[in-house]
Amino acid sequence: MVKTETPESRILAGARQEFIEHGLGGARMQAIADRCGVNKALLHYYFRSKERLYQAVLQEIVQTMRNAIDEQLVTMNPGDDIRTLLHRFIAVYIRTLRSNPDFPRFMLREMADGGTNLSELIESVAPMLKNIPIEINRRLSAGMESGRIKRISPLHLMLNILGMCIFTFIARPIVIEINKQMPLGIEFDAAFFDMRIETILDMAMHGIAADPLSDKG
Amino acid sequence: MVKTETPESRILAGARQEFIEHGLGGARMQAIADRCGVNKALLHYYFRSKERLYQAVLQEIVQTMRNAIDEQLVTMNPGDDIRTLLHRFIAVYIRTLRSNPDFPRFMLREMADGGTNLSELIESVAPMLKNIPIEINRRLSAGMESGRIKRISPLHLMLNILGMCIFTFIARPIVIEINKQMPLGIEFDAAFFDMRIETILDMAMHGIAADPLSDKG
DNA sequence: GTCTATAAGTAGATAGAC
DNA sequence: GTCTATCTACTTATAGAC
Repeated sequence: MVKTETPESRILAGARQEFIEHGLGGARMQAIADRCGVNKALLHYYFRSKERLYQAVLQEIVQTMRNAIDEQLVTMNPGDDIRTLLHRFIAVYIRTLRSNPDFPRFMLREMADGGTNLSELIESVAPMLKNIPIEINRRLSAGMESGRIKRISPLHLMLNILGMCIFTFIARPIVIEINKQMPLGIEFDAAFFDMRIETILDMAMHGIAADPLSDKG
Repeated sequence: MVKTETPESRILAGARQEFIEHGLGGARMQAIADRCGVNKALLHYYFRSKERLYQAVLQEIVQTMRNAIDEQLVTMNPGDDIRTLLHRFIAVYIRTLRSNPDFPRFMLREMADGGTNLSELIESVAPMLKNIPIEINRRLSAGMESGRIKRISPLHLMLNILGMCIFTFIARPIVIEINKQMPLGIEFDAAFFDMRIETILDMAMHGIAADPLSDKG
């Protein structure tokens, strides 16, 4: 297919940007039309209404996210140990979100709006939220039996790991704002995200290891 | 003061709810009026415009947050060790956000909207974002010198700790949604938040301790 | 201070020419 | 398929009675 610049695709691209920046309620059909240099009436010709256009954008993002996850998950091996599993889990999260920066913003907005479409978004990342944690929990249980892993609530562990991963992207505008108020020289480049993966993995592994340390310090 | 139910306060309360649920753009003046059982025109009588009403709500929330933080910070002692400092930092975050659940939602929405008022919100939590991290960094540096604490980027450590704390509240609607799709029996009660503080502190402490462990496993 | 009625403006959506 | 012009509904804001 040589003709990738169909009116539909241009409209979808413009709509995605507008919806990201202003949300469903705040987005303006006129603004979307202006972004892609077409007439406002054409938006209604291709997509019946604003609501349907939003749904189309959402579907596209969900599909992209799902594909990215599936692509990463084939590298999972049932025989992997807990460290390898956690490393993959964290890397999938960081890399996928990094490649799809629209996704966190849509999630944020949907959550702030009360999450009418939240259910659909969650289903799109369900493989990450279910299959992998199940595998991780299996290793955790085995490790707890043998005493090499401390007793820890899987829910809290998941909240901790997901929090460290996702907050990386949520904090982006905050960190940029802080950088303005007191410069720290922070760059959101490849090295930063690789370091993020290593740091999170390291903290998670030490957090679950059975306790050979003194707690006083 | 016996009369706490002034029209202003009732309008502010109703407006806060409406703005939380629908954001500045999505909120409706009529809906705010209905919430507090007053006439729509009265909103403009007390607060000149929708924009000013929103600013008033934001100011109120920022002030509440600032007071809550200041109240907690007086318990900080310059002589405290790193563990005590981290514990206070985490506890302040969890407890303050728990007592002010409106704050995370406003933060979420402001971030999603690109953060026009983000600067103001960040300034309101500046004491937590500056003073305490400075103290923590001082202890970290000392610990690294003596070899009891591993070399770790303070930025990444802060992202990890803040992520674990804040994600607790961000994930709330997600966890509730997941609980519907596959019941896990999760309750956001006092015990849960206390456990959260302990888990996060434990993971942070083990994450920064110098490495006496084998990484294989 | 609080209400009713209405003005002024803007949004999404459509009709119809080309 | 793409445009211009317009309709209808809704929203903020105000004027003015009480």
